[in-house]
Amino acid sequence: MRSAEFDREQVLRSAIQLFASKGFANTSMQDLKKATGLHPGSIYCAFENKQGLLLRALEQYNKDRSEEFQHLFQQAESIKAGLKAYLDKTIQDVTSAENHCACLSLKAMSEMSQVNPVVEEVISQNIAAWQAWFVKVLQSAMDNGEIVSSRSAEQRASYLVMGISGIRVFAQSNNNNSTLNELAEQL
Amino acid sequence: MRSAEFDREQVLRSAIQLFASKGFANTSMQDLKKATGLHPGSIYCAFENKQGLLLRALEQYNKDRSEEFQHLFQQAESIKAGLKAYLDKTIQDVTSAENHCACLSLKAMSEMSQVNPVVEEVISQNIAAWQAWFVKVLQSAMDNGEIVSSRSAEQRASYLVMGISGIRVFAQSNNNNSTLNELAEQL
DNA sequence: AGGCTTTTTGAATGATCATTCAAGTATATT
DNA sequence: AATATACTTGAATGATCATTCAAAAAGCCT
Repeated sequence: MRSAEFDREQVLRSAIQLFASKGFANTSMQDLKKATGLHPGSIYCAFENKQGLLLRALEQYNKDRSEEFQHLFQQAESIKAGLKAYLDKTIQDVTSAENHCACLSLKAMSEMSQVNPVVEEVISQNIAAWQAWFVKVLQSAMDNGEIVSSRSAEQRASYLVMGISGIRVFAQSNNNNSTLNELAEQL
Repeated sequence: MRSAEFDREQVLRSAIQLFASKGFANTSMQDLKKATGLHPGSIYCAFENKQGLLLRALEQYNKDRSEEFQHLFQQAESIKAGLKAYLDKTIQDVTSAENHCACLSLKAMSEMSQVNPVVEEVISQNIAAWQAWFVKVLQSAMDNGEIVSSRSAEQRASYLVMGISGIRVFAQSNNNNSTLNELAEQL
């Protein structure tokens, strides 16, 4: 048996970058070949087809974001500080001139909603997982009294997910650093 | 001179529906032919090309939304009541089972950002206009004392646009009526 | 070392796409 | 009524797309 020559994570991260910036439909196999270095046949051998590659990319993306999330909150001095760091990172993500980095989950959801139920379902689960990370940290902050609120951790987490999604969308049309910071502050 | 046989607004509204639900790239000229009743040649005669049709559709969409906005606030008893009615309408929009109506501006922005600067610029202007409508009503509410706030009308309008965008995105993955209503409430 | 299995290669395939075009047709103006 | 002008028709065009495939190459196991 022969083993694959390429680094799977590296290929997936190239695909993530491409899909997140150009979208799924606007990314051709030629683009993917150029970005990953894999010939079309290899991509089909490893991921079945273009949609399969997207599904694996979404999986990898969620895994990367999860690790980033845990790391951010582990090294923060408090939950509140962690939340602030998370929002700062998001804004940095969105305003960085070279990158203009979009969230793959949100971008793909916008494209696949009402078009591709299979992918849509996977993304819904990813976003639900994202929200669950917030629930976890919020709940622990409410348990130890750092945060006092009449709303449940679930409610506050929904609001955060909504707000961060809103900021990412908002930044696409109005990429003004101070406005974005005020929005994050207000969240 | 011969005059056009079709109703321009009706054609544009069909295009709006199609572009908003399937996206631009995933909408083929055949889809457009089926939905509008116009043969490809007629579409090219009237709108130059597919992108031209999108630009006109975006124009029409903004006009329609503007009229809807003005009408909603005219018949509301107060600015606050108008805002509440607007949020209710948005949630109804997003949760209605048959329709699942997306906002063309937001959907197209997500698709065109970093891909098509011409269209991107037009959408940015549309969203800025949308925000300006909010500034106007918020400013008048702050002038007559109905709303008291330490933040400017511009800041509050940004926050509304961000929040409504966020709700629309959020609804794509979690279409739960009570959750969405809580989010709107909290805004 | 040899054979089994999988990956890699890259050209070929067929479908679908936006767009064009020439011929036909209807309306407005004179 | 005649003419000019612009719209409609729908097949044709060429490009691009995702996908397939057969041959070649390479790692793994006995």
